[in-house]
Amino acid sequence: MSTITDVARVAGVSVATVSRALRGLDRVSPATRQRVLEVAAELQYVASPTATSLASGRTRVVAVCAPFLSRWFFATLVSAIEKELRSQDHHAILFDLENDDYHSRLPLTQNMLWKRVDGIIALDVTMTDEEIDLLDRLGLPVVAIGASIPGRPCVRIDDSAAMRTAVEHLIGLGHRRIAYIGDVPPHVPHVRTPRDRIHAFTDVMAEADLPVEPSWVLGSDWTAQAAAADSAAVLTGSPRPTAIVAASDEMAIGVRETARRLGLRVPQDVSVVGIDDFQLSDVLGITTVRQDVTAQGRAAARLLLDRLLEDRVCTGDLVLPTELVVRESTGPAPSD
Amino acid sequence: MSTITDVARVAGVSVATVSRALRGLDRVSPATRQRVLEVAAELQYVASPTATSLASGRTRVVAVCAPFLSRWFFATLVSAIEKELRSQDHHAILFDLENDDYHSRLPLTQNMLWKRVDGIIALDVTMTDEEIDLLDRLGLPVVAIGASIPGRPCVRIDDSAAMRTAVEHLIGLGHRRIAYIGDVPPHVPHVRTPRDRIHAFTDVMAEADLPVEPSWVLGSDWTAQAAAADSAAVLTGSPRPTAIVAASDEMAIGVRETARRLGLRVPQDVSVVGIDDFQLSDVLGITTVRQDVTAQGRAAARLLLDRLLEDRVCTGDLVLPTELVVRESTGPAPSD
DNA sequence: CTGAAAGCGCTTACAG
DNA sequence: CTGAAAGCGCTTACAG
Repeated sequence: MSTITDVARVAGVSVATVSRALRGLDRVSPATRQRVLEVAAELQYVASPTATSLASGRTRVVAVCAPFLSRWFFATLVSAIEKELRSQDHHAILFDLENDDYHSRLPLTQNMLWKRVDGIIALDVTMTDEEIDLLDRLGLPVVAIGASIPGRPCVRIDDSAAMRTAVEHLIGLGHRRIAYIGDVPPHVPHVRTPRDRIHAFTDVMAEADLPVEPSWVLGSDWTAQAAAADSAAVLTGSPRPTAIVAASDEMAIGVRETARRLGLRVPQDVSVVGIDDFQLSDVLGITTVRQDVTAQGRAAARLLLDRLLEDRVCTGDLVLPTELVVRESTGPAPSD
Repeated sequence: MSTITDVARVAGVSVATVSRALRGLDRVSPATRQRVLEVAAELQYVASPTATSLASGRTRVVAVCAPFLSRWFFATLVSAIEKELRSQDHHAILFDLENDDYHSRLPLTQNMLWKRVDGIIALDVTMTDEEIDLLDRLGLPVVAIGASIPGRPCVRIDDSAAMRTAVEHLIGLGHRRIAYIGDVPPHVPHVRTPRDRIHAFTDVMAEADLPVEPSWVLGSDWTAQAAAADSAAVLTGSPRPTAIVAASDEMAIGVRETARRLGLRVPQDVSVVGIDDFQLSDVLGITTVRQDVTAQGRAAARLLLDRLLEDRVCTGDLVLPTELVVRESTGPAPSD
């Protein structure tokens, strides 16, 4: 493959001129530029990104960090981010911070980032103090999605509002005995979203003068599997809740499946609502509060690119709207 | 941040010595190495990957290319690949080749690859002749997953065998009127898997002397949504199939949902089987032929690393086993 | 065992 | 408008 020197030689100009012509800088005569462009095309010249990076100090690469990669929410974000970055000639390098268990994750290190990326998009990763220090030292711009990072812009939804919408939907249907699944132990690192959602749940219940039965507030690792298993006790108990709100659609799906398996009709016997509008929520008829995950990924990438390309810095959060989507999994509360 | 020159100066040696010491090459005295290590740690020195790449010609970055990124199969592969690569100090850069429609994808270009990556892992991408030329010209090692690429190693399952297993399971349960969903138009670029699966279906049916009703062979874009919609006609027709085999679990889920919505019991009235063991297949009780997607991703990454690190070249395909997992969505054929 | 020097392939002031 | 030269921060023969 040819280098800039080859192009310069064939075009009969200096490498400096080739560099300027190819990057569209001014102070190159139209004729020269034309000639350089032709030669470059002919030689199938593509600048070495590695050499460009060393000389310019910019890699045009962005680190995308997430506590998991294979889950729908994160995979959807990654896909959106990658496309947006590429549209501006940037690339995404991946860091799956998943550890052996749900309750911890791998730390970000200087090795991952230093001179390797121009910036970071953090998908729902709550940073430790050491990590924040590192980011400061490296001077890397960061955009967060979901969990916010002190002093950095964050793209997210209003988790409280989303949960309010879900619970108020149930209350509006006449439900009074409502269970909750999706509580998370206090030491879990990715916490804002779970916490906001459960707080909104208890707030709305209190405002409506409805009791929150402690044994009806279930922990979970936020998988459909765990939700299916954990909800069985509540669904077989007596009295039984007439509705269950799940902090995510995947959990809602697990709960609905368990309900059916126990012979309960959804929604006639028990209503189930989630949050997300997960990939399968529409076919499965899950009532949910939709968030636009692709839009969040795109927005975060754009925020970072604005910073990188035009040094336009955004502070504060970008909060995207959510929307109630009523499907078959919720209905009027059964009369006792 | 400090450079190799800083470390050399503080340690009182040349940069060449620092380079050797840090990379664990021999011909460095233990005392010197020790001293260099200490200084490097003290200065928090991390070598610039960009400079290392330019000098060494190796980027330690691998391109992971896929026609979609947000679907479970691909996201699971990406996660497994990223972890395996990182365990060997390599990184994954992502290329989501998704286009506006299911039937085409973005092409691989020299711009994406040249001097940017050391190798490529292609997730179910059927290469065009131009792309194969490009890969030859660039001399980049490639490992495929799913769809194979002429002359390159490929990690996959035996799609025919997997489908045979699924269909034979149904036949063993006494089903004779069996429909199929997951056929793909001939011009779709990612084709081997769909084609192998449907051929296996018709083969097994023929061997069992069972008719394949053309109107019971349904096309699909392999989403649960499309499967849910497309299967309605077959499920409301008369006669009705007693079983439907879906080329993927996501389609099976869509079919099962439509069946239930139409008032059919699964599996008493109609059995549904898929292939994959998708993330939600266990909670939803979908009988399936399981493939280990994580193992495939890991194996592909390892194959590529073997090639990159030890120039150990593998030719031919690595075929991983599949396994029937019987759950609630299949049962004995109803007596007419 | 260690160092001086060339080289990787670009970009970027600085002259002209 | 164009070129010569320094520099980005490493690695790698080559001497010694």
